[in-house]
Amino acid sequence: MNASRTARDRARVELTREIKETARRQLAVEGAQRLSLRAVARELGMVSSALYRYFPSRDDLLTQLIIDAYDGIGGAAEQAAAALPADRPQARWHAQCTAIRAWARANPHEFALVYGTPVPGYEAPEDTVAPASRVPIALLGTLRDADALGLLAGPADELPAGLAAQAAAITEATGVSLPAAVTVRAVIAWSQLSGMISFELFGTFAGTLEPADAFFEAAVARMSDFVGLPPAA
Amino acid sequence: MNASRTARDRARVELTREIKETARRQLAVEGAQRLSLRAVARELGMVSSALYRYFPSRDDLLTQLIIDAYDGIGGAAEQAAAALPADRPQARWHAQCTAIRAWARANPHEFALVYGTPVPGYEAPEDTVAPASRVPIALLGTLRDADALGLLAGPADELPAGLAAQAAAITEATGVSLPAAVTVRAVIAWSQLSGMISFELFGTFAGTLEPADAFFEAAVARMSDFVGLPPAA
DNA sequence: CCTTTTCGAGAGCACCGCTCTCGTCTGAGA
DNA sequence: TCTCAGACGAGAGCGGTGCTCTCGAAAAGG
Repeated sequence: MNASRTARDRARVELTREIKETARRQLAVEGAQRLSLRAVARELGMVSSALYRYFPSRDDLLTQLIIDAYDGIGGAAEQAAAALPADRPQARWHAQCTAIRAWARANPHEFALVYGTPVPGYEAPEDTVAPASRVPIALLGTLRDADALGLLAGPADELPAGLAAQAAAITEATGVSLPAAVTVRAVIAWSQLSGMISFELFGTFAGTLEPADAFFEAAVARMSDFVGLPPAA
Repeated sequence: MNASRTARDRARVELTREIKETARRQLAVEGAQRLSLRAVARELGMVSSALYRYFPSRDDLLTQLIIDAYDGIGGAAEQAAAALPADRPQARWHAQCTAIRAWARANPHEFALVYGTPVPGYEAPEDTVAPASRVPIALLGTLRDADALGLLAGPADELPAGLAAQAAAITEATGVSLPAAVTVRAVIAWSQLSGMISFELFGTFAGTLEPADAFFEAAVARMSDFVGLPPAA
């Protein structure tokens, strides 16, 4: 029952890993669009058809990279939060947003893979749902911890019934319990964060907000207020 | 000096238009990634090499479609604003945001073309800058008109010098004069809008905020407050 | 009328994802 | 220990892509 019993098994695991790593390197350099199975095979000294013993299609290989990207950016957000105490929620919020942006800037093509235009024929398999949730859960978690400590100024937004129900569904799906109005504002902030990073990475700010550091700092501070966190100590 | 003197000239203009139109139709159906010169040529009953008499490359054809997309979404924002009086800035803001989202939902691939992942080797030519500015200028214009009527509660955000300078540069580039803090908040709202629409179109909300109408309404209202507009009459 | 320019067609190059076949080699059961 | 099914890599090939080059026809302009 060993994880790698025979030589063949070990070789298979090893090669699968190498293929993924080579693909990730090519993705980082060229972008998802130009990621080519043949090029990966060439770099590994094999013929392209041999790759199909390990990944049934290019989309499948891409799915693996998407999962890795979600885990990467989600892990960055989680680590940033864990490095700070729960009673400093504003600092946590700031650290998370900064870590997410830093990860995106360090891995722009991976960011584009998960938050940019989806690949045309591609449909997200079930396996991507959990990794994809890590970032929003991390953000919501910071707010929940702040709320538990009485550090969250809950906004008094009136929500229509439908939206309140959707917020409750999010609470259920994420397991992070928050007032509906806070959940909605948190999702707004999350999409703001993603939009801002997209603008920065995809060149929408070209010629105006470059570098975007000061703008990003300001936006994070505003969003921190927006979701009801207390000002920085 | 007539615009179309000879038969050849007329045919050229006509064919150029037809190629663009066919390409736009394919883009709408298949997405930019799958837009194929050969397929366009096939649909027009010509051979692929003949297209190169009209567009030097696929990227050039794509650039034309990008400009059209910018004009389409920018025009939608402008028309929505023009349909309402300047003394109802909140209604204008709401109408603009709604029009932008509606356009994006009606033309998802075009939206992805301009606000999604950029094409790898692609570099935005100068001709795209002006059309690309129409949306932010329309949004800023609503705030400027409100400000001129004394209807804007200017936020008292403290901005670092560098960011204030960038905001001033935006004012200069767009020709829309606003306090720096408002400009910054407007750009935050703009990126929020784009991020939210991306989430909706690209499937990030799948299974939670679908349909996103109520959420969108709430977000637009929050952003309206955020940029300093008075509540709806 | 004759020359220059423009145009469409066709062949071709290098690439792509993917499929199929065919020897080879491995490893598990008899 | 031997055998045979299954896993494997190589290779050829299919249909597709963007793009280049050449060639003959047609139009425009002198």
